[in-house]
Amino acid sequence: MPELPEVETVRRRLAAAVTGARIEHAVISDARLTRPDDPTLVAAELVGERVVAVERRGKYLIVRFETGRALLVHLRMTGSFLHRPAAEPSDDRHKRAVLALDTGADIVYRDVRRFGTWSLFEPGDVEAHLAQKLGPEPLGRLSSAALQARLAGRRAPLKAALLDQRVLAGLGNIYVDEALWRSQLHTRRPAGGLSDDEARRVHRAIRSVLRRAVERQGSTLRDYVTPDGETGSMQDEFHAYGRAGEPCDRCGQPLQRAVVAGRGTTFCPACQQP
DNA sequence: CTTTTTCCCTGGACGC
DNA sequence: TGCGTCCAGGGAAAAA
Repeated sequence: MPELPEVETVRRRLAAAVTGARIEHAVISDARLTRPDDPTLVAAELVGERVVAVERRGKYLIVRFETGRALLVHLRMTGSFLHRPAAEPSDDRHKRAVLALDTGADIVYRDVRRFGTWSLFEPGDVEAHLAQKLGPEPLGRLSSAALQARLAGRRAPLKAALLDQRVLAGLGNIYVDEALWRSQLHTRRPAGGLSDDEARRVHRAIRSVLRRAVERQGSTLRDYVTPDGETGSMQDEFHAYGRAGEPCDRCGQPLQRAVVAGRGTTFCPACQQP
C-alpha cells in the first residue's frame, strides 16, 4: 500500500534509473492501465520521450519529459516498478508494462491487483489536474494552524478527513493510524473539533511519522519493493497498524480493531482520547 | 456543499 | 485437495 513514504522512496530510485534516458520501446499489456484508455496509443506516444525528472505529489509520481509532457502514475495498492539494468526475459504474470530505455535498461511495471493508473498529460495540463484533487504536502510548509483550518467545519471522523487527499496529500490507512496513535487522539474524533493543542499534536505526529518512514524507505508489507528490489523497514516501528489485540506500547491496554471511514482501523481505546 | 457507500481487482487466509 | 467466503484498500463514482 504505497503511501507518501513508499512513493517518495520509489521516486528516488526511479529518478536515478531513468533521468536523462530516452524511451526506445514501450509495451503496455493491461487495457485498464492507461488514460487515454487505449494502451497501444499511450505506448506509441511514450516512444521517443526523454525523461528530465521524476517528481512526487501526494501518492502520485510525475514523470516529466523533455517535450513538457508528463506521465502521471498512481501505484494504488500493488503497483511497482522494477529496474532491470540488463534486460532479461521474465514470465511474470503480473507484468503490465515494459519501457526499454536507451541506457539498455528495462523499466518493468507490475501490478497484481490492477488498480494502478498511468495518465499521459500534454504540457502544462498535469498541474491543474493535481491541484483539483490534492491538498498541501504534509512535509512541505504546513503549519498546524493551516492544518486545523483545513479540518475546520468537518464533522466526519478525524481519520476520514486525514485520508481525504484534498485535505492533505499522501496519507493512507497505515500512516493515519500511526499518526493518530502518536497524537493520542481517537480516530473517530470529529475532524473540525480539535483544540489548538490537539491540532498541534496531530500535525507533529503526521510529520514525524512520515519523515521517519521516508528515512526507513517506507514499510514493506506484502508487495512493496523499490525498483532495485530493496525493502523498507518502517513496519518494525508500527505502534498501531496491524497490531489489534497486542498491548499498547504506551499504556499496555490491548489495541482494538474497528472500521472507520470504511477502513480497518487499529487504535488504543485507553490512551487515544475520544 | 458534505458524508457514506459501492465498486474495481487479485491473492492469501481460513473454515469445512 | 478443493471450494466458498472474507479481507486487504485508494480513489472514482454514485447515493444519501
